[in-house]
Amino acid sequence: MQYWLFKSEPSTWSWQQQLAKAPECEEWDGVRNYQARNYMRQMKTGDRGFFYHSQKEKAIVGIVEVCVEAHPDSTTDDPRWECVDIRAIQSMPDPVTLAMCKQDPRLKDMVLVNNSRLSVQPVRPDEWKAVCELGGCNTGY
DNA sequence: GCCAACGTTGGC
DNA sequence: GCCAACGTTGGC
Repeated sequence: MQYWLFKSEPSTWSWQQQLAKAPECEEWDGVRNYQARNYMRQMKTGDRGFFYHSQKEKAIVGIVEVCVEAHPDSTTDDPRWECVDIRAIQSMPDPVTLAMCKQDPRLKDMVLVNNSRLSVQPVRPDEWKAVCELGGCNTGY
């Protein structure tokens, strides 16, 4: 199983909206970046991901699960763009802020810390564990 | 609100 | 195929 990170502007699509949909799946659509798309193509059903709020909050606020693997993005006719479907699993008891990630030596290689613009990112198992610990979430891995 | 980083576009 | 110009994103 692989771990990922999904980034969203809360004003566009928030964790609260994702959570309200659970346990239903929701398309993670609108991605128009090749790198992010390629990561989504690698995703398998059951993979886990962090849900990150960019802009004002800058924090990992929840955990999601991939429930439908890559398929055409319904928000465009352009065949280049694909997306996966994800569902909310649980909220982070204590949201893990970007500042906390930057401060933790275990997370110094995290993509979020080094390339904040990539909207879909891989997360290493050790990074996943460290973030879960920071977030007070022991069932996330 | 500013600016740095990054990706994309288009002229050559 | 290179690179300058431009647009977008997101942290500060």
